[in-house]
Parts: sequence; C-alpha cells; structure tokens
Amino acid sequence: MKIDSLVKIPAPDFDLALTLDSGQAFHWESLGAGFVGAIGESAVYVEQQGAVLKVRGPAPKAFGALPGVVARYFSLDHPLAKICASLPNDPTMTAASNYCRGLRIIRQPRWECLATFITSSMKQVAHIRQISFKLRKRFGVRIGIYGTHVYAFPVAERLAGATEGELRDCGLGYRAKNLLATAQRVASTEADLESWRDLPDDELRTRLCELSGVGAKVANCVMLFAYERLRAFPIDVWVERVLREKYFPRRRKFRPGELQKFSAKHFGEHGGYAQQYLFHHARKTTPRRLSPGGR
DNA sequence: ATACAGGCTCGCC
DNA sequence: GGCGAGCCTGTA
Repeated sequence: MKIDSLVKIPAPDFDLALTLDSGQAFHWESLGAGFVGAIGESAVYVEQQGAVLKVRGPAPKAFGALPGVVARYFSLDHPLAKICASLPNDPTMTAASNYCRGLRIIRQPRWECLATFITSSMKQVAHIRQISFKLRKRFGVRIGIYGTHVYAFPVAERLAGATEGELRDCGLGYRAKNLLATAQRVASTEADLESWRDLPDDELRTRLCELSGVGAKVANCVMLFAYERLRAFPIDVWVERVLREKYFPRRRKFRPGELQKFSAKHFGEHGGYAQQYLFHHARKTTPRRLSPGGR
C-alpha cells in the first residue's frame, strides 16, 4: 500500500516518544524519525517535529478522518497544564511530573486495551509487546504496510473462536484461558464494553473485575486508558513501592485497600495522570540490576 | 543457570 | 476474609 498522504497537526505540550514508552500501549514500532502502528483499524505513521505532529496514512478517502483519529488517540485535547497544576505539590509528585513533561494518557479502543492488559500480568514490557505482536499477526487484520507490516488488534469474535492452545502458542501461558473466556463473554455481548461507557466509576470497576483475568490493577488500567476515567489509579509493584517508600517511609503493614484509598484522596481527580508519572519516573530512574555482560 | 517479572485465582487457615 | 502458593515464559 502506498503512503502518500501527509498532514500536520498541532501538538503542544506533547512528547510522542515519551508517551509511547510509558507502558500504556505496546504495539508501536519506531521507524525512521517516527513510529508506525495501528489506531483501531487504521494504519498510521506519526512523527513529532517540535509542537507539530506529522501524520501519514494510506491514501484512500478514509485519510480525511485520520488527523482527528490521531488527535483523539493521543488525547491532544487534554488541558495538560491545568491537569499538572491540579496534582498535589509534594516533592515526589513534583519530581515525577517534571520528569514526564508531555506524557499524555491516551485513549485506546476498549477491547484492545482490556485484552492487552489481561495478557500483561507478571510480564515485563518487552514480553507484553511480543504477545501483542503475535496475537495481531496471527489473528488480526493486516491493514497497511510502510516498510513493515501493520496489523489491527483482533476483534473479540476472532479470539473467541480460537482455541486455548492457539493462544498459548502466542506466549500467553496460563493467561490464555483468561483471555479466551473474556473474549467469549465480550463476543457474546454478555459483556457489552461499549455500553459500560456511562457507568459510574465504581460500577464500571465492578463489571470489569467480574471478567476472567481482571483484578483491581487491570480494571484500573482499562478504566484509565480506555474509558477516560482520569481518577483511576492502578497500583502495580512500581507504584506501590513509590507510595510505601515516599509517602509512608516508616510504615510496614497496610490494610488491603489502604494505599488505594490514600491515593484516591491524595491525588484527586487526575490521579491517573499522577500514577502514570510516578510509575514512569520510577521505572526509568530506578537503577536496573547490572546486566551479566555489561557493567 | 536461575531468579524474577508492571497479577489473578484458588485453597487453606 | 486474609494470606500464601502456583501458574507460563522470556529476559536479565
């Protein structure tokens, strides 16, 4: 497929590379000065040039919609300055948000986001990426080529029709059963992800947690990255470490849900942004263990 | 080589 | 109704 359409869209207060490296989406690949990937069913190339985003896509008439799709996906409408100003003023938060300037919470397709985070448990980013690519390549629709293939994330109906063995072949291990069960519920519309859009936070979280392979952490990720719930505050091992070390340095024991409750109160209406900044800052500044060969 | 990793679930107490 | 172990697999 020829890529011959190009549009520039304004993108102030945005850092594309940082956003794509922050553990929200796992399928973008760097290519030349930019990145290729899929936004839903659209193949796209994006490249940042200062406060402008260059967007390339397949030529057909559908291209007209692409700039809007990109702007929405990267949440370029979020008032980032205001959001940052609303975060608490403590030193830990300030250091993290300074480090993450331009990092935005993106808006992902619901099923894709849910399925991806079901596969993420006890996995490192590199491995989540592999799983995402294998699922796409094996079950997804090929939607474009730009030096490399691009595949859409497979619809729930497709995965619902797969076997557990086929999913295991994609490296899912014990998660295969969970993904399959959830795909079947979503495909049967027993779990109608789109219609959950209007539920209040607590109810949405409850519904998500009823799905196989979804606990509080995954549910909060999906709420944040696919349902625009900017209060959602996923607590994984990184964030928990930060909370314990920085906010409760001399406490050892916590009641279940205690940190969650503290976070909701302390970080407030944009807690999801706070969490993402704390998370990314911790991940990138915590010294990795020395690798075997290189020190 | 061998822990260990961006969790969930189930069984046990 | 809280706590701990097991689950698959690639990576460091």
